[in-house]
Amino acid sequence: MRLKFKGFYETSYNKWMKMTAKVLLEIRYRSVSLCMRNSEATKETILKRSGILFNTKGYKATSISNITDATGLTKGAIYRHFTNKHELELETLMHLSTIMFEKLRERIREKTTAGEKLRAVFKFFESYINSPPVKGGCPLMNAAVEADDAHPMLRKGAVKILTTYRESLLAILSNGIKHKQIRPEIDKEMYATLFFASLEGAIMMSKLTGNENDIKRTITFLEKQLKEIEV
Amino acid sequence: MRLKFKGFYETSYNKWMKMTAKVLLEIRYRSVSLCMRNSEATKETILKRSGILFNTKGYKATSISNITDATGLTKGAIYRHFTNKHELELETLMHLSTIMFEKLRERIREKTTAGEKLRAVFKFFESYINSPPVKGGCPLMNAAVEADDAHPMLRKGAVKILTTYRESLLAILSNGIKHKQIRPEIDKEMYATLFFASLEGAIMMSKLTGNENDIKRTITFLEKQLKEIEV
DNA sequence: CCACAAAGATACCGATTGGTATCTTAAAAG
DNA sequence: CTTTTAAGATACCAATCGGTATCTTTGTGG
Repeated sequence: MRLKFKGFYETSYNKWMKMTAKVLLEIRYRSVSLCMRNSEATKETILKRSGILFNTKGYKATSISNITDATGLTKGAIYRHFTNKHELELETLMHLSTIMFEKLRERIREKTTAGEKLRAVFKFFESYINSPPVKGGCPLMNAAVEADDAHPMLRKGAVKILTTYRESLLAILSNGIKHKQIRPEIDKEMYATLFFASLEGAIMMSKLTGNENDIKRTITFLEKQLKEIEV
Repeated sequence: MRLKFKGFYETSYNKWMKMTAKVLLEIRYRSVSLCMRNSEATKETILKRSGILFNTKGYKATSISNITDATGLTKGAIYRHFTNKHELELETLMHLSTIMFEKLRERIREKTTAGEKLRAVFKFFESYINSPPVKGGCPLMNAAVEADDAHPMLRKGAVKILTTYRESLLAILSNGIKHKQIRPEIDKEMYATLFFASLEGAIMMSKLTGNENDIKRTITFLEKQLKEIEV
């Protein structure tokens, strides 16, 4: 299991890096020996194409043949990089989330206050509908819904992603309180949950119906709510 | 396509009934001729068992063989009642949602004010985690996430369910305004969306992590929010 | 009691699934 | 150049998929 993605805000980012330090080290050692037919690059393309397929069609609904068609590679090539389909699914989920977190990180880095950062998070979720960062909706929600007891690895990965989201939001709120931008008496956990839950639910609704109404209404509400907890 | 389920609140219930009146009539005519080995009953058991399987394992992940195992019936029996798997999937989704709406209806019928009815809806979603009305989480969310462009029928069914949820919530709010229980100046559509989106997102989170924190926090917030729009 | 028709069981179909053993190719090292 | 070894292609596997044609069973009306 490869865990190299990071949260989208400083505190959780550091925690994440620390948590996966030894895994990253292991990866570095392995990639020192440059491969013959750039192995790392083909693995990247497999993950990229699989990401689109898994996130749009679903994990179970996407076959290895679908991936060979999409990549132009053969089964032999794919099974050299991943021991089985479950591992490919998990690594793809982590890859998708890495992309998501990086794009989110880009958006909030330039913002200076906690309020602005949170508003940027809201806008990021709004972009899911018209110009999605990754095709097929939220990778976390897709994995969470599909991962049952028969897919313990995928489920574990989804939990890790959710934790990272939550901790990143909490970090923004805590930092906002520290810098007198957010009221200190608020229930941070509640707001982190509210923000994430309503955004996830809203993109599910907007994606299903095919219009932006639900996500826009939700963001309108959240922005109003945010104003009330800003000092 | 069989559409016999109803919303959980009066106005939308009536609208629903009117909308599907002719379909219901057709069903009644068909069921007049009593079958030999109670056909309607076996269809009911197929839908019941399929409901559990589709909603826990997923639609694609559940095979006809899984259903024959669960029901004790054979493929011949199943394909006599449903022309293909897609139809079985759609009818099962509608069946699941009918159960959901009926249970919701039971809970809110006894309540007298709009506020109490909405609080009952919140509590209903809370019960998803510890004593779920149907196994496997919210049927709508499961179908919405799995239904892509390759499953247009399932998607259409999911849209219909979402519409029914939304209209039921709107009906409660409208009725609350009419009876001076809810402030008339509120944006009803926004609150209907907010309630449903945050509850759906929260049960996804709570189901994934396996604890009630997220759904409880969300309901705490929604109840506080509800108090602010009650007169 | 018998004939009829619907409900359900059985046996099969081609296609596809995830997975693997084996072979070929290509690039780096000496 | 040759050797070596990892990357990728090929060919195959048993199992399972959704679906169907055909047969048997069962309850009902005449």
